[in-house]
Amino acid sequence: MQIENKIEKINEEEVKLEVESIDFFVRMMSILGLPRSVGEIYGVLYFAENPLSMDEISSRLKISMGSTSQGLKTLRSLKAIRTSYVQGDRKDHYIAETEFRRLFSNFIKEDILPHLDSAADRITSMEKHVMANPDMNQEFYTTRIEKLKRLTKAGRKLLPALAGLLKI
Amino acid sequence: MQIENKIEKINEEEVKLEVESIDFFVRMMSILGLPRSVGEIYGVLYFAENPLSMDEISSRLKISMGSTSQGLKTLRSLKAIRTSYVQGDRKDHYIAETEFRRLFSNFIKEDILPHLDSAADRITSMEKHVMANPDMNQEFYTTRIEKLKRLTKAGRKLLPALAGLLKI
DNA sequence: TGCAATTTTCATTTTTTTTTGAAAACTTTG
DNA sequence: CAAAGTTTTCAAAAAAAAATGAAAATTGCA
Repeated sequence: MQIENKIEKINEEEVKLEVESIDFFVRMMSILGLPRSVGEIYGVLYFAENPLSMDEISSRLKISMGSTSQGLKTLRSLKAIRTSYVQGDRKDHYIAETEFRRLFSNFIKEDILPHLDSAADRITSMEKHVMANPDMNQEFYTTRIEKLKRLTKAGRKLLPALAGLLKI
Repeated sequence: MQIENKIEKINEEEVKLEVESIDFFVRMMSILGLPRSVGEIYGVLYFAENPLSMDEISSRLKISMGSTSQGLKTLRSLKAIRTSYVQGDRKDHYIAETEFRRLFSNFIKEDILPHLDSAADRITSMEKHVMANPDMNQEFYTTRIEKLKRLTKAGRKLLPALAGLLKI
């Protein structure tokens, strides 16, 4: 086999692998409620042997620079990627962070816990409404409110611990 | 205070509580990626002292019967609500299931695990692409694929166990 | 410092998701 | 078993989310 053919063959398989990777991460990210483009970008970076610049990513995926920039921003804030300096190129270059444990932990901290905080406020004002009227069926309502408290408390404890259990 | 005024006062607080409840569950369900109407319906049922019929739900929320029917279907499939027979009324009536543990467990089984199954298939075909060409940088690629395997394996174990940890 | 390259922002467009509403399909009971 | 009541379905409309692309901002180098 000629050298050129060999290289062609490698690239062919690498492209197929990249497609699978993109597909994989698009699904995974969509479980977490993240947009398609975020999954696509991470999918490309995950099997990239070298750091990629924004326009390499955007042209491989055929998505706009705007989307790419947004997606990279999201991934950066989750610490799912990091930048890497490439000599002689003034563009930023990106590498996938492959420790899923940290990725999860950041996702929970950033995208889930804030909701639980606002949930706590809501529960407080539910209690006020029940207390404001002693003629209401106190037992029924306080029992239900207690359940919500336990739920959010458990969530707040359990979810951050979850990342720690991920032995990845 | 007159009896009527007393009743009015109770209703006033109950309505406020209901509003908080709806808001609470709309947020919670949206974390799980469920549509607004599903959260609203569950929010109404959670603090309802008596079983409610579909049209009571739909008129309290001012949403269409179509949405209500769809939302109830979703909640039923998650076993987040159950029907209850009400004497002398031919409509179906609904009650909120308040064991969040089971609700979660069903959500994971129904909405998460299927994704992990298809992820496993995808990993299998990634492996084929790498093996198909021994000239690729085997170490790099197999390491990354191993990580994905561990991730999905951990997810498949951890997530169902998660519901068990919820002492609610 | 000034200029070209690169990245970000954001109003607009496109796509996707959710809701509506009316027709179809059930169900109960007189 | 028919007719009224109830629920479901699903095409179309509305709303929400995401992507585009061009202008603005930032950056790094000569």
